[in-house]
Amino acid sequence: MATIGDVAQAAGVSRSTASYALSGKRAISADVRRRVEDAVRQLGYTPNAGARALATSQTMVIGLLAQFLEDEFAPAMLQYMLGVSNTARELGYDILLVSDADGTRALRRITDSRMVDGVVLLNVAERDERLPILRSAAQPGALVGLPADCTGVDVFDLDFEEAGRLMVDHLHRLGHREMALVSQPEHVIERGGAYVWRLQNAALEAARARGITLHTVSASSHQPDVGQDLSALLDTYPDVTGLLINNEAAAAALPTVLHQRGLTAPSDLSVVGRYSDEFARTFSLPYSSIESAPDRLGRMAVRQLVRRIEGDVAADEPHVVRFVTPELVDRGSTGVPRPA
Amino acid sequence: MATIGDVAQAAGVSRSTASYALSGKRAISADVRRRVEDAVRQLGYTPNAGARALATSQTMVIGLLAQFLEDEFAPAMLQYMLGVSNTARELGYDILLVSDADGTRALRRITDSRMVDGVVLLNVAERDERLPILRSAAQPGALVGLPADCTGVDVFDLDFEEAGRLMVDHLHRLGHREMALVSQPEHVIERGGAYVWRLQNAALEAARARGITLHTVSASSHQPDVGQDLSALLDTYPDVTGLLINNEAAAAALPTVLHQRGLTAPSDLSVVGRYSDEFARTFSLPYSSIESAPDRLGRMAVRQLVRRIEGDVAADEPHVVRFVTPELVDRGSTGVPRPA
DNA sequence: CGGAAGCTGCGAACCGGTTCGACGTTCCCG
DNA sequence: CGGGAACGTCGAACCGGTTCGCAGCTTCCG
Repeated sequence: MATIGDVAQAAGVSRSTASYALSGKRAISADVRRRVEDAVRQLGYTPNAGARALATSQTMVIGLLAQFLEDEFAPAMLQYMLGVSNTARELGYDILLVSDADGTRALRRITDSRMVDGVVLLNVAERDERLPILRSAAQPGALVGLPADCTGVDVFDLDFEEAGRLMVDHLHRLGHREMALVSQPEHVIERGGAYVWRLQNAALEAARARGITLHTVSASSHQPDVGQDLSALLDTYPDVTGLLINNEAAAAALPTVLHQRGLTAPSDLSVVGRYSDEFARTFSLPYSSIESAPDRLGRMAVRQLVRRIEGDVAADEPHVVRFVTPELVDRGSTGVPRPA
Repeated sequence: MATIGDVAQAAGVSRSTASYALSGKRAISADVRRRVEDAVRQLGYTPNAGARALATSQTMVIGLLAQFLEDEFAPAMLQYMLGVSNTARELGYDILLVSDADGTRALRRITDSRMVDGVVLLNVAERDERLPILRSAAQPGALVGLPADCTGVDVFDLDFEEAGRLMVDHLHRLGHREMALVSQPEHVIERGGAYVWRLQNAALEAARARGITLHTVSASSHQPDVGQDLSALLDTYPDVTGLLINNEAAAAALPTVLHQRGLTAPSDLSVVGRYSDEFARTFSLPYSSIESAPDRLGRMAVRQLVRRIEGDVAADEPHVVRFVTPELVDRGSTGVPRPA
């Protein structure tokens, strides 16, 4: 493999001159520059990433911490990963994918060893164990998901409160007076999935303000349990005319459940979910939904992270906490409630 | 950040001694070793990955090339990625995730710059453009998927021929005499998804040998087209009693289609798919299927790749082409055919 | 015509590890 | 008691880049 020394030799200049000719950080005569570039082409020279990282303390790699937890719905996570990965490449960065179950140790490893210039954390919990480590790291970090303490990191998330209100308002406006919200499993909430109760509390609040009934249940994130949970819900609350789904697995399982019971949306039941359009297409979900915008969130996180890495933002510039405003994508699964 | 020089100083030894004490590559007195280890702990020393890579020409990183193509079913790909990622970590390697649309340039970039010690290619096509580049790279490569030319790389794939035969045999044994095989979109086949016709040809051959009828159709990999394709299939071949599905999107869409037509498996129609158990659970697919074993394939690929990286296998040891024997997971969606 | 300024290019140092050869001790054995 | 081997440690070189300071050569101006 050719080194910059080989290039310099072929071009008849010193190593430093070759380096400057390629980086453009100093004035170089047109003649020399051409000779260096020719040598590069001829030798097929590519800089050694390790050597460059050592010299510049920049790896041009971003760490992506994605936890695939037992009760997590994996395909939903993939959307975020791709948003992050694609944006990173556009900005010249590669992605070090960390899917370790033990995110804390992995995070420490990649930051301490300086394998990465910055880190994106997905699936951030209310009190995420990875956060203290990230704060003590030398590299900046961006989160997708809202933790209790946002100091020292840039945070991006969907506005789940607004999402909850939007769901309730939408059905209320159509005339629904009794609905049910399907949340994630208890376990996800206990682990710190704050977005679950952020949406739920706002939805309950909106329901109360409008004087309508909102039942809340949490459903499993696995088959076949989630199907049974949904069935049980419909048995328990037979008067419910509107279903709000904040659980990807439940959304994916719902078509079958409705089918089995001979129900159709929206004539028998109005349904609103919370997932991305991409997700809806992949799972052929015919329900209107709050767009969760994973690609956009991933993109925002990387953009801001790279700004910090490259020092485009003053070190003391306050960290941002930015919420994406939810939008309802109408897929025709909501309508006026069935007559009582 | 502490360097090995700091550690050496704190322990009162030279840099080289500190290095040997930590690597164990030379005998070191117990006293010195203890002092070095104490210093490491006290200073929180972690070796700099770039420096180590430069010195050892080993990065302990494996490149993972995953193409998310337009007409590819993303969740299926995720399974392979996780199999690769988890196995790599177990063996001490990190994963550089490359999801560039232009896999060839990306592959050249990460190999030439020596960011990775080896590469795993997913979703390998019949004549994969990335292969020539991989062969000319200094690092070894492992593939998941069977290309036309396997020289210079280790190859792992499901035995799709056997899978095709297994599907046909299974239904034949139950008494089915007319079936249909749903394949990937034409486009995927043209692009070189050889596994599609590997399965199809073997299935046709088996059908011919047993004197039964097998219709073949290719279906879209997107909603809502795939649903229509499936419907059209059932209209065109009303006497079909068995359905073989070699298309993840079609499998995911089938429950809804059957429901809409008021059909139930296996009483109206026997169905056999080809996807992983994990996939079946995620999408709540109730159909028996040929296990595609993505985690196992990813694991095998990484294992072999690491063996080559670490020189456990002689450089001239022939490359392997290994097929996983397909197994049918019974989910009760097949039975005797309905009366004509 | 002399000196300052502006271009270009070079040499050396540095980033933070690993590894080879050499050196001084200690120990064992003849 | 002397010599060689084994052991433990050190210094220096090296991996392949980047960057700083400096020097030679022009050019320009007074």
